[in-house]
Amino acid sequence: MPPSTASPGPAPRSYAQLCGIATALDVIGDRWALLIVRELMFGPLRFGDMVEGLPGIGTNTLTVRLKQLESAEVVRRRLLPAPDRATVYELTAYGHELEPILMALGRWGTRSMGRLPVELASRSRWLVAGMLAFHDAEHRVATPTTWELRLTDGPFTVRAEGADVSIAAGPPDRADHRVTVEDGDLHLMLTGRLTPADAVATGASAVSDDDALPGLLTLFAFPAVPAA
Amino acid sequence: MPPSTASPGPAPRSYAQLCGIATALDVIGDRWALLIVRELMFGPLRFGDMVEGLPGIGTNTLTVRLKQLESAEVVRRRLLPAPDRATVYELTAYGHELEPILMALGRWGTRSMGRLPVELASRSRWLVAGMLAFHDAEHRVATPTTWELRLTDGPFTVRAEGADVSIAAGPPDRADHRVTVEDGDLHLMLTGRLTPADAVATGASAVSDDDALPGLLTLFAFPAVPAA
DNA sequence: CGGTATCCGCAAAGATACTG
DNA sequence: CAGTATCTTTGCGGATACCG
Repeated sequence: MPPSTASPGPAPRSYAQLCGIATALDVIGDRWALLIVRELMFGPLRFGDMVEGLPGIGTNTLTVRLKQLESAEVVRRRLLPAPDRATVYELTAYGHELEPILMALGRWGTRSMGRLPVELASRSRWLVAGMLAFHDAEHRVATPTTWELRLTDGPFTVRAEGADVSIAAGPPDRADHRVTVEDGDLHLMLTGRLTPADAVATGASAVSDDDALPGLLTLFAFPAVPAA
Repeated sequence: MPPSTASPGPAPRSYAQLCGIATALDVIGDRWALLIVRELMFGPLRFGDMVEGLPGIGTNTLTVRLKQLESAEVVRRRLLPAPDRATVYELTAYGHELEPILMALGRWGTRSMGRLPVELASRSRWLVAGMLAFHDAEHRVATPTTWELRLTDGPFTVRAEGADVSIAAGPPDRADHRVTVEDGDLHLMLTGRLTPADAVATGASAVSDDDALPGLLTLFAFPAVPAA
């Protein structure tokens, strides 16, 4: 038995390599860590919301991960101001810098989705992350446009300006268009397996105007889904 | 993306989420998996070389990971042809698509390297990965140029053409310049803490000609290292 | 040498009950 | 609601033994 290093507790497991990739994995390589970042991508969340968005995580594990990410300055814990007085978690600037990496990982992983087990959890936030990942950089809107997108788990704000698209959780202050649709039907439309016209005709989607849904869909270029 | 192997035994742990990011993490989220991809980035390796490049991994863990990555079509196992008859592991096309993600992760993680423990392992391949990650996209070479870069663990081939830089393990067939230097001294030069002139003057680096080292260094733009 | 298999010990993660 | 405490289970690292 080696001379017991009388330090406070065991050192957290590290690859201990002089390498940026290994260091990154020391920070966000543990199970659930990157999914926590994904959850926070569209805005601050409370502990309970995160449990909701990370099916299968134990509350103890979430507590530990949040502490680690906080001490690595990826996540910040903040107390909401006046009436709510709730505590929320949000990404720091450093944490936000993971977003393009997450989007690229999501595009890469999409091609392995055929292997997934049959029973899959689904959340509106994940679909929205996919939309950002497959946003069509070639497509430009003539004038800045805002959509209120009401999905299964709640409203999102989609804003297009030039070739840029941003999405945030919650409704916009003012929207040019509004679209209401279940996650699954939106996914069908994004992947070309359901036309906007059919979605509206069958009542799968409710829209504020006829341009709302086609205009929204043209912002994104999802890969074709191979026939099952 | 092969036909899902409906094998017996307990299903491997999966996030089971309808989300590209979670799916990606199902594939490359386990401990050591992305570092295996990093190791293979510069060419095929044998089992023993990988153990060498992944200090701390257990051989059993490496065996399991390689099998998982192989069945996910990230890594391919191949038998070397004629005289060697050794088996090597290499990235598939799908695996190679992780490289830009790895590079971005490496840049991101570099800023957390201050937190690392004192005793750090170091390998030439990791330094070379950092060079690729911080390759200066603004810099263009007038004519295609090849360097033989002899580092601590062996020779690498650096090739610049236009604004592109590629690096592979092993010596080039024909080199315009040759640089011999220990990893640590090259890192000092890349981060602006040692001048090429000093390195050559002190014998820390041996070069084929006076343009070799300056020309090589201008290809890369490492972030400044804050004074310790 | 290039793996694979097995056993052991520890640390991380899952499940769940409980508390401020 | 926001965690903490406790218990169980799984995964990983280390050593070693074995096989082509």
